[in-house]
Amino acid sequence: MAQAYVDVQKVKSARKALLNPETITSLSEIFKVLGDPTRLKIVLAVAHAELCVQDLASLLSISESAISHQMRVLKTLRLVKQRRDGKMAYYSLDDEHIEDLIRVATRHISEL
Amino acid sequence: MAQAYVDVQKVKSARKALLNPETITSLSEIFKVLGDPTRLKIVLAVAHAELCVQDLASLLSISESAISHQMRVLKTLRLVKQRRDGKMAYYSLDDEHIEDLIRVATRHISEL
DNA sequence: ATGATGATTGAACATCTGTTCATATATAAT
DNA sequence: ATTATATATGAACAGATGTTCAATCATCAT
Repeated sequence: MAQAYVDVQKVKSARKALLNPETITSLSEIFKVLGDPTRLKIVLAVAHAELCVQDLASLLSISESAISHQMRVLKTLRLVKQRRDGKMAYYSLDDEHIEDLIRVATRHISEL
Repeated sequence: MAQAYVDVQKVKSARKALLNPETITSLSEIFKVLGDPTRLKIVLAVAHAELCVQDLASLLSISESAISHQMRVLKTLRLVKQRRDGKMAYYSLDDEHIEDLIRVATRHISEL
């Protein structure tokens, strides 16, 4: 059972150190979106070149539908932007910070 | 259907820009682990102070069992380290990069 | 207008995830 | 030895997630 505190002071100060709920939510959303290998690959790909749905599907070997579903997620989170050209939809990165984020994370895993 | 390429060259060069599979896996694992609000809060808390399971449970208002399960995940990914002191298990951050990662991400969301 | 093509959407599905509950392990105190 | 306490583990469950398939929408070419 034990719904008690071992060290009340530490918990109190840790609680203050915790970011506010909205920030926590936004942060975990960003991390979560990059936490799926498919989406991470998409982000890396469109960071390198503006690509259409078909080519992303070919590149990642999944259906165009799956790509489209994921692009909606990425667009909602404002990680990518869309350019329309006739029938085609071209996607590219809409965020410089994301590359920093990936860079920092890459440095992290290379030091294990 | 259309299992074809629109722009073969672009796909080819995008494929090269893609990191190798192991890196992709490791990266998405790191992001995924921070992509859950509970784990993110745990990481923020133990980055601030060394805490035991009970106090983490109190802080986040979930069961000690749930904390314990998550600590195992975080320990496996080497994000936190454990110190034993009698019956107690004290956890603290085992990675400086993680704080950088959260910092960069925080900057990102503050600019929306 | 008709057909073809690229993209999107919705439903369905299997799989994964995070939590709780019950139980087990480990240490400490009596 | 027994009891109490802190943590860990395993099973079970509900809810979320990522994909495919089928259908739809939008644009282009004939």
